[in-house]
Amino acid sequence: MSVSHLPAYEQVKTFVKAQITSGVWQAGDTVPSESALQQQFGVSRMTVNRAVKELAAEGLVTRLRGSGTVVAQWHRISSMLAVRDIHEEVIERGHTHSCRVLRLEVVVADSALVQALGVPLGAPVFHSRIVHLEDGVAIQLEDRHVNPAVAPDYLTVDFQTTTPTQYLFASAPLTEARYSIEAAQPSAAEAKSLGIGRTEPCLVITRCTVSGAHVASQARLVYPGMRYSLRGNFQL
Amino acid sequence: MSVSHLPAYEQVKTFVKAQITSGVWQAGDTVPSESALQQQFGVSRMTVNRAVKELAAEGLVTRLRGSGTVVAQWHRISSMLAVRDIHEEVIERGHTHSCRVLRLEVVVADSALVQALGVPLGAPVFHSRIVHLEDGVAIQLEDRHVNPAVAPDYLTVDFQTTTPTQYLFASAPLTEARYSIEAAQPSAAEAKSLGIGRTEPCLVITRCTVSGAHVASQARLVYPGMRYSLRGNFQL
DNA sequence: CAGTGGTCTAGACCACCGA
DNA sequence: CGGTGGTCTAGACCACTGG
Repeated sequence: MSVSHLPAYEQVKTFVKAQITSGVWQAGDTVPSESALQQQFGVSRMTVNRAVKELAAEGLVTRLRGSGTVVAQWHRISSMLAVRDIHEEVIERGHTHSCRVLRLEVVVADSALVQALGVPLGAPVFHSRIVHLEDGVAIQLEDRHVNPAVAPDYLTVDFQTTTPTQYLFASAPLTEARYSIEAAQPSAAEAKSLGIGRTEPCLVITRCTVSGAHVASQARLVYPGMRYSLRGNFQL
Repeated sequence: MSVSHLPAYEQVKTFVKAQITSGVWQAGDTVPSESALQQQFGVSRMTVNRAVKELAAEGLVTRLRGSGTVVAQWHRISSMLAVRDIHEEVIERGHTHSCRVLRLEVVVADSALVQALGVPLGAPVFHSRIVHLEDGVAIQLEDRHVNPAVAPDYLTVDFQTTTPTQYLFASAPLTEARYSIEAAQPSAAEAKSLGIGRTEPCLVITRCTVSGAHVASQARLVYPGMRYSLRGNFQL
C-alpha cells in the first residue's frame, strides 16, 4: 500500500539501498547503469538520474562520467564523521600505520553489553583491544565488542594485516550507526596503553554500528587530545 | 568566459547565494518563486527547481509546498555541526538559558589575531568573554574576537538579551566557516569561569567565521566534558 | 481560488571513458 | 566507437497553502 504511493525516485533509491545493505552489491561493485534501471522500473531516465544522484550525494555510491556507478568503499555519518578505516586514514596522510593487539578474547555479556548489542545476559561476546600507531606514535585506542552473530570468525582474524573496521565492513554491511563525541580523561589502563599521562584529555568517540537486524559492534575510540583533532571547513 | 560555461542550475544557485551572502535577502525573506526565477534566467522550471532544491539540501533556504521559499535562519556546517545560537539550542531542549558577560572590551591585535582575522598588527579588535548557563549550570565559555570592520557596534550590544551569534548573523551574513574539535584541558581562568576543576577535560571547538571578504570573528568555545557531548545518528 | 513547490515524462545534446 | 553519466527542455499533473 504505502510503498506504492512513494515517489518513483524514492522507490529506486530504496531498491539500490537494499541491494547494498543486504550485501548483494558489495563495495566496489558496479551499480546498473541509468538506462538499465530505467527499463527495470519503467520510469524516465531523469527519475533514475535523480535517485542515483541523491545516493551519490549521500556518499553511498560513487559516480564517474563515462565509466559508471560503483558502490562506495565507506559510508559517511552526517558527511563529517566517517565510519572508515583508520588504516586508510593514516595512509592517506602519507604516514605509516601499525598496531598492537592487546586483547582478543571472548567475554561474557554484562548488562551494559546486553543493552548495547542486544544479546542475552551471559552470552559470549568477542572483545578486541588494539592500539593504532601513526609513524610509531599511538593515536587511537580501539576497544571493541563484537556480536558473534554477525562475525563468527572474528577471533581468527590477523589484525596485523586487517583492521577490525575492514573485517566488519566485509562481513556485515553497515546499515546504521549511532555515535557520540565527548572529552574525557582516559582510564589508567587506557593512558598506559596510549603512553600518555592519566590527566591528559582525550577525544572519545563511542560508536554503535548496526547491520540489518543485528547490532554488529560497539566501539570506544580514544584519541589523545594532543595528537588528534577533527577538522572541517564549510563554504556557502 | 568561465562563468558562462557553468551549468545553468549552478548559475541560478550562485545568484541566490550571492543575494543571501551579500545581505540583500535576509534570513526570513522570501526567495522569488520558481516561475519568477525561470523567467529571469530564461531556463526551464526543472532547472530552477534543481538549483533551489540543492540550496534547500545545503540548508541555505527552507521550502514549503504551497507557501514558498524563504532564507533559512541559520546555516549548517557539514550538516552535523551547526553555526547556530546557543540560546536557541538550550531553549529547544526545553531548558532556560542565561549568561554572564565577563569581558567586553577593545584589545590590540597581536600576531595570532593578525593571522586569524586578517587585521593589521596593533589594530583594535573587539573581545568578548561570556559564560552560557543551561538551567543555571555553565555549559559553554565563549571567548570571541570580532573584526570591527564587520560589526562596528559590537561593544554596545546588550548580550543579556542578544547573543553574539545572533548579533553577528544579523550584521554580517555568514559565507564560510572553518572549525576544529579537540579535547583539551581548560586554562586556569577558563576552569574558574566554568566552575570546574583544572584537570577536567573539555571539548574545545575553535571556529572562524567569514563574511564576504572579511573574517568576521574567531571564537573559542569550551564545553565541560562532563556536561556536553556531540551526538549523531546515521541511517542508510 | 490562484500560486506554490513536488514530481514526472520523453525526448535531446554533450563530455567523457574504455575498448 | 558505443555506453556512461551530466545537463537541459517544455510541457504535465498533483498536493498543498493562502486569501
